Amino acid sequence: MHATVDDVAALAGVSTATVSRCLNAPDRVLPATRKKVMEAIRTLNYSPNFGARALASRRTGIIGAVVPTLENAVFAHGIDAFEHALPEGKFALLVASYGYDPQREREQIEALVARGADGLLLVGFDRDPAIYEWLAIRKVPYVLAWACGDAHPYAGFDNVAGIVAMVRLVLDLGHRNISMLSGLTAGNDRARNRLEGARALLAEKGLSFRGVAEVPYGLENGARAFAELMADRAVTAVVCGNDVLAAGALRAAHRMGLRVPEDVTITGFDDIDIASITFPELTTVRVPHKRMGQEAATLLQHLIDRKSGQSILLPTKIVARGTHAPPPSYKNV
Amino acid sequence: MHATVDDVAALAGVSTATVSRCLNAPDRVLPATRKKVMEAIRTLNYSPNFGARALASRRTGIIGAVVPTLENAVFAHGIDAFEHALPEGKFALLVASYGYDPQREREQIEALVARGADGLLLVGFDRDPAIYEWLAIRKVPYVLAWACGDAHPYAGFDNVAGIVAMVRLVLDLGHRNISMLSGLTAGNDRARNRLEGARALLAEKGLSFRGVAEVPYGLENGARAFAELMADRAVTAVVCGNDVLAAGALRAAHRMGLRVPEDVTITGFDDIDIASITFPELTTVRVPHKRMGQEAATLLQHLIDRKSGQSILLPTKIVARGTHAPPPSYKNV
DNA sequence: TTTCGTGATGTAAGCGCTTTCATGCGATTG
DNA sequence: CAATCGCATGAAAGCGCTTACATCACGAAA
Repeated sequence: MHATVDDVAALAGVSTATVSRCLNAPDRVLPATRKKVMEAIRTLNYSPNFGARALASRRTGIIGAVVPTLENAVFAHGIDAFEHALPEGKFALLVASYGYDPQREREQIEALVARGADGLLLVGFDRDPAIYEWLAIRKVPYVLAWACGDAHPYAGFDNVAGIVAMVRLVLDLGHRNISMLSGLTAGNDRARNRLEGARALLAEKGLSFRGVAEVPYGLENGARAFAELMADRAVTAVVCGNDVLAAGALRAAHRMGLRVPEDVTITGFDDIDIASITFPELTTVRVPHKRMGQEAATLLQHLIDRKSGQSILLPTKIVARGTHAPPPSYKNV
Repeated sequence: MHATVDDVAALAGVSTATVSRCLNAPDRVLPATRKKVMEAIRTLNYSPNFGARALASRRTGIIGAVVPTLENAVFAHGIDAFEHALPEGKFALLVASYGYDPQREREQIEALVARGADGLLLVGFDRDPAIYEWLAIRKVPYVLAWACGDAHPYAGFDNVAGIVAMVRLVLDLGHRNISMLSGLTAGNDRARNRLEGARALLAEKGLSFRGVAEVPYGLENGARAFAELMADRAVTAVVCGNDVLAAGALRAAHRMGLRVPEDVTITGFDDIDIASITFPELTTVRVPHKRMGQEAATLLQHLIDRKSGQSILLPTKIVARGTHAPPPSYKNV
């Protein structure tokens, strides 16, 4: 049905090997020959068969990315940057999501590898060791993102450091009755590190959270949990595990007639778009999603090509906008 | 390096054909035989080679999606829904984005097809006819989304109807000095239909826009353009081509000291998350992104399997929230 | 002049799977 | 009881490409 190498070879008057070389290593072919071949390719409207190429070369040029969900802008942006950083034409991106379900993540990883992924981009470190072993056996290189650690190659940032900086800011403002609105921590090291990092810093100061809520990702969940957390009238600051939760909290605060930041301080994490749309704009922790996607792409390519590469730790940064202030004086004990 | 069909066949004491059947059409094999084979597969930790399978079966089980950008939540959500609706294990999703650059879109389409995509999900109708021809020659099925039309199979909605409903609402409120803040319309039928649809309705009423701004996607762009549009003091309503632009406009309004909706009405389009985070919450046009992703997946599978399928038109709906009101009385002429 | 070396090109052997067609066997039918 | 059919299975031919190895021509070195 379609032109094959043989057709091209015949038309160009060369062997199939030469045609193949023209496509994969043009400099190993005399310019004159190459020109003939390229012409034949064009007139036949030839394009190589993917399966055959993959079979023969043991490479697909496909990279898999397995993220919790694309609904979270954090991952959507990271993936977007990752894709842009992949050398055009050389690689394509297979995307799969698992809705924060570890079992499904495993299936997705296996599915992508079964589909011939040359390498994988994964989120965070937390997963069944069996998966890492399996990946090792199959010799599939991978890069972890949105976290850091030394057990595996990664391009990410330190969630603990990020939240610690934020909690320190809140403490420095004078808050002592702080609650945390965290994402679900089960099987999610990012959320867990943020929660535990904050908790550890408080402990260090001889303090602890007034309350802790752990809820699934989502605006409404954040709003609901915030309302519950604020049932404790002593609370003057709510540190949130991500911006969406914080935006939800902010909305709830408005509806409850609480002024932000006069009555209550609310902080986020990630600095996605919505952080600068809320009113007031959200004080949050900036994560270099874009840069991270790029670095992850670079690292993964190194791993695929040269089988080695340096992990990279990116810095996070406090973005102080409008949702933080000292605790209201009327709450001074 | 890895177990192959031959190994499995040998261990199970059957032929390779039987092994293949066990994997691809289990009911064409006696249960007893099947059990033996499955056991062999498990003990050998066998998994079929992707390239070989693709080569022999002329199918990859890979579906390609080519979207303008994943940074736009609209597409991220749609893709997410699309992916979820793909039968697990049977298909995987190859994602590519082109940053609204038609040339790059073409390349991405070709790249995905070259990578063996069995089908494609594309956004909108606007593209070089040569691309459609090329797709037809290659017999690659595709579904267009986020728009509708009868030239091609689609799962989408009517951008004109959506904007018309919104403009009608604004007119009904009494506004006569309306401006439009549109996304770039070049090579983007969604943006163009929204702009032209609105323009046509106004024309029908013997009116026209006070001003029209056409800017790239982005919060800041929306804010800047809004400020320019509002330099015309007569304007009482700004209809935006999408929610991000509207959110930017809203922010600009705050900064300019304009009250929304008392001083100016601002409307969006898409109803993405940010629409309900702004203050006040955005009046916008709801688009069934999730449902659309699902329907697109279903349709594309039909196209791939049975080579036929029905396009589907989904309804849009006005979501009246807090950014619309009658024009301020002090502007009555 | 002869001998190598070098680099371009050709030859042909797979890569691992799917699928068509043939085979054989037990059950059904007249 | 012979003829026929249905079904599970096997044999083997590719699918279209890459690549190790062989070959050949030509110029440099001896």
